Amino acid sequence: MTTRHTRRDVVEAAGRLFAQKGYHGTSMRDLGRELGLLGSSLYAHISSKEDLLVEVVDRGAAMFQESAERALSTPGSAVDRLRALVAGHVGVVLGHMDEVRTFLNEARALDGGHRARVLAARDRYEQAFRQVLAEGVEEGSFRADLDPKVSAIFVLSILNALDRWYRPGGPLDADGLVDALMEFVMMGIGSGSKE
Amino acid sequence: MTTRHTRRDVVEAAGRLFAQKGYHGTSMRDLGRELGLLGSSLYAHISSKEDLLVEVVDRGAAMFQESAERALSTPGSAVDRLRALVAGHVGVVLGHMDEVRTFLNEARALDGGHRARVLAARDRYEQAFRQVLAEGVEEGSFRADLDPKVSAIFVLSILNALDRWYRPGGPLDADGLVDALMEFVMMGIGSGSKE
DNA sequence: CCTACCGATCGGTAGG
DNA sequence: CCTACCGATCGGTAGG
Repeated sequence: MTTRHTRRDVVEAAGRLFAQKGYHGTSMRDLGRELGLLGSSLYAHISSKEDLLVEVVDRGAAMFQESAERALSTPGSAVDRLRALVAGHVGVVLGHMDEVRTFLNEARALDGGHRARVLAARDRYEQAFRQVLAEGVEEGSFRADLDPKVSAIFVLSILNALDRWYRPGGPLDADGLVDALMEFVMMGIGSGSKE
Repeated sequence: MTTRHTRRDVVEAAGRLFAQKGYHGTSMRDLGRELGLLGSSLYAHISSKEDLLVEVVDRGAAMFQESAERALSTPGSAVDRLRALVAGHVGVVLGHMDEVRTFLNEARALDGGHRARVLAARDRYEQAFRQVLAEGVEEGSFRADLDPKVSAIFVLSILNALDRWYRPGGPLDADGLVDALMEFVMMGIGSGSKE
């Protein structure tokens, strides 16, 4: 029984294709084919291709935002909150890879106003990391000479690259990934023999 | 005196636009406008749009390849070679940002054969990092329980994100950036007070 | 490097 | 959701 599609189906399929081939690399006819209908039929559900991108990207932004809020309200030390941020990020990436990839890579296809909103959302998210890093410095858990701004960027660089290599079902499960990330971020790779 | 353009000019301008708007987001007419001529006139210098992408991407691949080879032949400890890899990477990114961004982000627009070559080039480059990390473990400079494979990915994640945020002329110069990268990678952010 | 095109494909609409 | 389109733009060519 070939059910009819909902607007949600269309947005989801759009996320899949935008993540895979990019916004400009995806035609409305491609998207129709993905759902088993004609490109022109999509306009019964949505009003423009760019609206579709805005919606996918907004979903990605919202997920990271919620994850950060939850992590920031975690009680305990700054290390605990950093772990919560990292675990939350991993959860978002693994659970919604298409929206995440579109959010991270396709914002440049948006017009000025929408693009500015995405950049603002990314800034707020980065701010959460900066805050926790600064707390950890005061607390004594992180190195006193840390630059929270640069360190936040480095941590986020690792997190934002996850979609490029991590595949569920591989040797590393989600918990192992969080552990590996925290270990790397907290201790680095050095043996400490020269300090 | 409006000089005539060379094939190199066209490839360079293509790199600029592909990096900025993506391969599918750049039309041959866009590229012509960038150089002050018509889209159709470009075909006096090149034979197809995809050839242009292949050439830009190959340049990026070659630069990373050369940088890795130079770094691997650096005498001294594995830490010295890691620093050479990082400094070389920073040099490539700062010196050839357009090719780098196109190499990193636009490979998916290539057809199967060309895309496979790019992935192979990235693998070889990652291999250089893995090798140095493994050497450092044996040498005792890096933690004995290190997974060189995962650690190489983490280090490269930070390096490959540089083009997303680093701007020359900012508070951090190239040498300072290399120092910050090495410090983060070697020691992490933890104070070590709990180990 | 321009003029003058070509067929194909694009996002999108009217009407059912 | 399909039929039947629309004008605009796409990558690319012939000929100069």
